[in-house]
Amino acid sequence: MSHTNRYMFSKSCEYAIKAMIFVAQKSKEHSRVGVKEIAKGIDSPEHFIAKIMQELGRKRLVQSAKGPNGGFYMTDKDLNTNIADIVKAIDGDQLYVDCVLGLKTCSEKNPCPVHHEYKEIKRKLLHMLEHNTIGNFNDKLDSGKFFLKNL
Amino acid sequence: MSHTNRYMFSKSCEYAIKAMIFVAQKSKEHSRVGVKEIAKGIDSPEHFIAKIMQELGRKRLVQSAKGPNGGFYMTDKDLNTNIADIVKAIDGDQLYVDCVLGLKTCSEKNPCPVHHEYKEIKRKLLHMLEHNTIGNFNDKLDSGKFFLKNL
DNA sequence: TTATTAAAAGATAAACTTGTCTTTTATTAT
DNA sequence: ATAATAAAAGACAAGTTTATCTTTTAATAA
Repeated sequence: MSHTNRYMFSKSCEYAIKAMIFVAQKSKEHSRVGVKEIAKGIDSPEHFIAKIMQELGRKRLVQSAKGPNGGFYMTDKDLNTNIADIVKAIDGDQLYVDCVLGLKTCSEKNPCPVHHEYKEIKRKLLHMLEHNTIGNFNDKLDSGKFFLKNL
Repeated sequence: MSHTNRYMFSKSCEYAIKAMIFVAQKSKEHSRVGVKEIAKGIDSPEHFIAKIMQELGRKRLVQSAKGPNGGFYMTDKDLNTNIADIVKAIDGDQLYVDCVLGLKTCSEKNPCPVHHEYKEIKRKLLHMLEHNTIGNFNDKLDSGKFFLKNL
């Protein structure tokens, strides 16, 4: 046993968030980004991030174009996407909606022992995720004070 | 695609927390609980919770005795175990220690774009998990205002 | 129209988590 | 001592997530 490797988001979701930020950065200069470039840029397996980008495309969080000079890009509207949207698209929203103990019956009327306290955490987590948009990150990263890659 | 099934804790961890609470309840009456009873009580697969109880036993979060009248039980000291301890034993502490984007290099000096805000969430989450001990739950459940089982 | 480019889609495999079943070990009661 | 009980340990199988590779579709440029 002894797994010890549980993070807040799935690997797919981590990649998705990083990729969205990466594409946003490139979109500023009106250039499209291919999966190879994304994979290099965020340090992810190439074919795996390709699948994730497909999913994000289907869910309309990112735009794509085939053929020469094709690739992924974002419109100004896409920059309003927040992290909660991305998480919802990839991991679902159980994290900040459902019972932390996985109880289907847990509710205000029928609370599990941590229900009320976890409700507060969920609220703050959701607020944090919603309040950070992909557009915000552009500014943050541009400032040079924030980083994205595993060096 | 479309998995959408990511919770805060792993299934193993959810079971572990519920089982710990369940054993604590029974330990009050100085009775030991077998895996069958635990499995029924918390609505989990029998052989799977057996494995988890073994791990919790190895990590000394719960006591066990073999043979007739054997089973799992808790000492008064064990009742001071908090949820963070259980999560740490089963899922590890990445959730409230590491970078939410999985960046190994993320730190105060080299922060990812959500580092500072997530730090706050982590702090609150950890506080919540540490401040809820198994002993507390006894009282909560006894009050009849809180529930544990999927009905 | 044809060749080239790049995403979309599909198929497959490795790794990990979850779940089941069997055997072994230790303890208690007779 | 022996039988019965229950956890510990081990082996295995199903399900899910992560990762890789190949084929198809769509778009552009020549």
